[in-house]
Amino acid sequence: MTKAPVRTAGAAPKSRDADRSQQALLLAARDEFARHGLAGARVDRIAVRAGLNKRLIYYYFGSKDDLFLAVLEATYADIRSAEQQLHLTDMAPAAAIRRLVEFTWTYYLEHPEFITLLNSANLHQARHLQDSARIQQLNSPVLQTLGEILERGRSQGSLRGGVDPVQLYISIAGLAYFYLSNNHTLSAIFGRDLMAPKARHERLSHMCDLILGYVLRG
Amino acid sequence: MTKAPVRTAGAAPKSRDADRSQQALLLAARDEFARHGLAGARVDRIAVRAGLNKRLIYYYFGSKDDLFLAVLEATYADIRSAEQQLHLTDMAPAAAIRRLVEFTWTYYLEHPEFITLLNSANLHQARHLQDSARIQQLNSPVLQTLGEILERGRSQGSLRGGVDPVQLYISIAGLAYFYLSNNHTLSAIFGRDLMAPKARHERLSHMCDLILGYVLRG
DNA sequence: TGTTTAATTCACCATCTGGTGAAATAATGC
DNA sequence: GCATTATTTCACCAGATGGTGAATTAAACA
Repeated sequence: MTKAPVRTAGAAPKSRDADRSQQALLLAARDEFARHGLAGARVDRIAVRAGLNKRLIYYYFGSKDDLFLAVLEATYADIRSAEQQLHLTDMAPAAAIRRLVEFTWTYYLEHPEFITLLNSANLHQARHLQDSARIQQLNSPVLQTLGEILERGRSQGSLRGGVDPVQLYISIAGLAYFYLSNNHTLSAIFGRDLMAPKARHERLSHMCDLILGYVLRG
Repeated sequence: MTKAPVRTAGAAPKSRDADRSQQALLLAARDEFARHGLAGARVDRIAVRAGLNKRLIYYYFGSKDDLFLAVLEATYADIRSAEQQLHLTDMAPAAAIRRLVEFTWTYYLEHPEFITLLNSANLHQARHLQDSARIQQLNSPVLQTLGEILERGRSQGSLRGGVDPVQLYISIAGLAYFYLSNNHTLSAIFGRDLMAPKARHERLSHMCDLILGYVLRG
């Protein structure tokens, strides 16, 4: 009717922005990989969901595998960034550890894609990560913090000594991760909805009891 | 030279046995699914590895998905069977729980396929299990045993009260499972080989400390 | 405004993939 | 030994899949 564009009816001029496109692809890819795993993910679906041409995936990332690595790196960067806002150093040792347990639980709960992406990476023996220089740098800073907390607690007598920060970190992560990652099979086998609000609260409570009961000096 | 068979040189008469064929397919499928996940698994590879014709998969199991379910069922049956040989009821409460931790760790360690298969099942939200009547029956008998142990320990004063057997079971499993399932990413990030013999012993030791420190009456 | 460059679209493909109909062959029962 | 049935082989396919060369268009630059 009016001064319509020359191209096909309704099609906007479509501005160009490399960063925006890459980000859109990364986001769509994260979702697709999280939902279907690496092998189950479809490159075409990622492009469609990002609203972009499939060719751009290869233009920006190189291959499906490289895209997966980019997603992994971004995912790790996200959780590291969240961890750093915890300021555990400012807190009393026991409180800091409780806080870490709560954070871990909440983060996994709010980021289910984190879990499935890690599972995919591990299914492929993390071969994507070994090449990545970016990941090596992300060597969880929270780990050093945890070490300091344990040492501080030990020296002031509130926490037991001889606790390996790596083991403790893995335990805290594992207690939350396994429950959420295997929620479906566990719920099916126990005939009990583990994601019901009440069940979730009980889980967090149990995790705190377990971890604190261990680190606190008898 | 001598009385060779009529068919192509070197080919044996090839006896027929439905059970043997099914078992061979199941075994090859377990390996393939464990290695590559559900989507990454290749039906053709399964047939080749079983030394059988691909058509038999569809003849005996119906579809790739149905084969996956059959593998899952067999896998669960295996671990349940192993659990039942533990005889935890005969032991003192604390010893029984330690034994359960050790068993869980050792079983996952010796059956890495169990972990990746469960991960695949959960990626697909365990939709395979929901239909399966066979799985529902396998509702871990060890869970009831664990409940009895906890109650016995509580009444005789050696264990603390108020422990939910389901939470505890999930925690024990999670502590072992996560370490082994995510071994690759964890090792890469911590720059530390978590599968080295020493590291494995330390893990089991840590798990026992954690769980027993919790259940034992302070 | 014209030109160069970066971002995007388009058409296309070789290969793979789960799945199948029908024929062939071994075992089983008579 | 013959017929029936269960097991296995064979040839084949439609649709999907990751990936690519070349043309096109918008932005940046001169």
